[in-house]
Amino acid sequence: MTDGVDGGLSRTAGGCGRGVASAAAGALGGVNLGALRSHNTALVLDLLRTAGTEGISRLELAERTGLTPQAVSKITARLREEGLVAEAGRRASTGGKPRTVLRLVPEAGHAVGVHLDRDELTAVLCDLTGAVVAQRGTPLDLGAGAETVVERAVREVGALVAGGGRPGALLGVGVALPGPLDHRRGVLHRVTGLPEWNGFPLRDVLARRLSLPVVVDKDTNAAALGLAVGDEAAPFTSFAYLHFGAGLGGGLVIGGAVHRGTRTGAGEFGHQVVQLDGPPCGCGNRGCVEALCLAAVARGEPAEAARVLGVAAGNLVALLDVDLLLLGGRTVAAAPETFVRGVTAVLDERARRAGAEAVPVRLASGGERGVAEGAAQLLLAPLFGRAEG
Amino acid sequence: MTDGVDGGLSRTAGGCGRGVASAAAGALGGVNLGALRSHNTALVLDLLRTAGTEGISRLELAERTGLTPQAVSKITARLREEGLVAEAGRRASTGGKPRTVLRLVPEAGHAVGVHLDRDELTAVLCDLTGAVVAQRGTPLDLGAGAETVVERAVREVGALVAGGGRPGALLGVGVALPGPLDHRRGVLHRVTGLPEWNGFPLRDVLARRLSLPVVVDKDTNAAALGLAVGDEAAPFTSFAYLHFGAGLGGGLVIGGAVHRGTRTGAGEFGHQVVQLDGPPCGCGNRGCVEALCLAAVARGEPAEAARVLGVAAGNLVALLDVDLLLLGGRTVAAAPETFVRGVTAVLDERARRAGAEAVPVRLASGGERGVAEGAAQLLLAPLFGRAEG
DNA sequence: CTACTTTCGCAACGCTGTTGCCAAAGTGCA
DNA sequence: TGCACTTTGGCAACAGCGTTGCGAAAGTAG
Repeated sequence: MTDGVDGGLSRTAGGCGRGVASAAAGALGGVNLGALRSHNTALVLDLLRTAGTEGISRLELAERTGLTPQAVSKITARLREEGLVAEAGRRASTGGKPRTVLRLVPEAGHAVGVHLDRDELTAVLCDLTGAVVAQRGTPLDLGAGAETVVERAVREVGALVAGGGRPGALLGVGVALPGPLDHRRGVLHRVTGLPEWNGFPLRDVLARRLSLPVVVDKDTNAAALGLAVGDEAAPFTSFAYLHFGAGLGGGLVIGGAVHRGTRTGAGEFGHQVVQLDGPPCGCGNRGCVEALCLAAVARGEPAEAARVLGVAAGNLVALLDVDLLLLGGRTVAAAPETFVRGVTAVLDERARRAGAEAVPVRLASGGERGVAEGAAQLLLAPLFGRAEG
Repeated sequence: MTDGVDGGLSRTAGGCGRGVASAAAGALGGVNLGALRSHNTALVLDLLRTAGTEGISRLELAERTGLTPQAVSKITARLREEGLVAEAGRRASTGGKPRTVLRLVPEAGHAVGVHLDRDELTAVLCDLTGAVVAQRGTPLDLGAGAETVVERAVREVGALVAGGGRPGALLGVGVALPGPLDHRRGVLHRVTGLPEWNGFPLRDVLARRLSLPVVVDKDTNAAALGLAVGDEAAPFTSFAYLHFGAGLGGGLVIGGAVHRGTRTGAGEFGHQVVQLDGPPCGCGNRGCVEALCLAAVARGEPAEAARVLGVAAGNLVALLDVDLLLLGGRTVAAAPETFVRGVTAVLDERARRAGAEAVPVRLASGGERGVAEGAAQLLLAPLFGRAEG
């Protein structure tokens, strides 16, 4: 019952395994002392992570968390004992004893992130800070059947982990892939165009094969999580990530946490209808943004695609009142300025009419590796109190 | 510093006044023992509120919260001492000592809700359970100038409160009104069409005049909060409320809490663009749902209005993955079946194509008083741990 | 009447963050 | 060089939270 014996990492990892003593059991909401400790510890770890190599002092931690300095001292003392935190020099004095700088020990834990895309597999090994310490990639046909794909994934993850005798704990494996799925149970629905995946319990199968905790999520959600945890969206905590590659999708981050909705369906952006009775889309609807934007790109009119994307993005911003819009994906990367400017123009115009300030639009620099990194964050983020939306 | 001395209600009311000891001070996130107690107390109160007159036993409370029975006993003992909770009979025995049923004491506290609409003012006095115990209404011209409107509101609230010598504490006044505003600071932006309200610090002015805590929010948010707290949305905790009256607006509830966004702008549904380069709307955009739906209604084609509404609602459901759609407002009330069926049809079709289950569509029975009741909940809800989204 | 089940409070406990106090480690000035 | 002052941060005692062990209370079943 007590959770003090097992060393460090597993304690606050509420996302995958057993989680904290009793409070995390379901959405009950009752908070006991164990949960309180986990929460405050996660908060401190998150600030340490955000501080990066620069580090942060105990007193700053106290100010930022609202806890007393003494409470922070106790928490950091525990973390130092567990090897998650180390002292890293001291700041310049301001007339008294200089502050001791603390920093997260990156090697204290690792997580694997796997991106199963339609035509390739990317796997990364990340340390506690989210930095990639090893990477592998291989072509893959997601339609080649579950057994083949699982086999390949197991092999890649194995090779990645075997690479070096790392001291820290291996927290688990995060897997990101397209198509509707249930991230809570880790079961796939019908991955678009690949009916053989329907109902496949990917999480449990992989967890058994790897003997590691596994978390499964949509690719766009993973990408959004990666951006939320990184400093890409700073200083904002609510934003939308729009991914325009072979298709058009989105991920929502609200209050620093990914909003997945009840059925992991949230962020379904590509099939937002912006033209009543418009041209038919592959999904069966008419006038979807994805269809319109793809058509415009195919016609060689990226500016028009950007304008349409801007209209749909404007709808999203108006509906959710987020702070920021991040754009990414291959198609955007092909003409980044066109898309950022085009979307910005629509949003600016709309904000101007409403008498409000426009929401900034930025390019998500993540690149192709971003989804895999975000997948690793599915295991890392819970340590820092960024579990669910 | 200790918060044990002041009796009961003010302690957990984190939404308006000073809030709990230290944890509520900003979005710091550090949780101390006082905050933990408040949280668990609020949780218990919420379950008691939900149980209504039927009541709930200590052991059920323990099961539902995840706390131990003994912890629940301590919490309820405090609440009974403070007069918020009372014993109310006992259940049938299941072979041993029968469970004692507890219930919330409705008269232990009250809150006023004021709905400032464009042409009328509705004010209600609600008890702890949210039930209306007194009501007043008067015609009002929201464009008659700030001083006049404030004066009228003060008089109405005064008359409502003076009505009876109620024993319980008066928690404060919630005010709901249209147009963009900042609910955190209680300052209005430009209420649509009424520029003289621009920048008016309604919350502080009213709080000073009434010597009561005041909370200000958008009318649609208040309505959504009222629905979230009532049993209208049960058993779902994430839903969208679409209000189609003189205009078209929305309120979002995610995980039981109202999602307001960073600038209280979330839920802006009327000006979602669903027809690229469609007919111009008063807001300056083209092809807004509101414009299209209003035009259809004006043409005497409510079914077409329902279809368009359904398309926009489908976008919302796809984007947020909520559990439920609630429809309300005068225009809907004029042809309820047409709208519920029309919207349902669009959602069903879309869900069928996606191979998912359709989100249910219901009529929000709130009626015209719903917004005022929701406004009162702006003060009541924080007691039950339903503060922010 | 006895045995059993179930509810629920009392008392002791472990753990949390908090408070009071003091040592440590600097700066600034005489 | 030495002293006063400022600031950091640990030690110890403390109050308050939920938890555990146990027993009284209040029913049912035979």
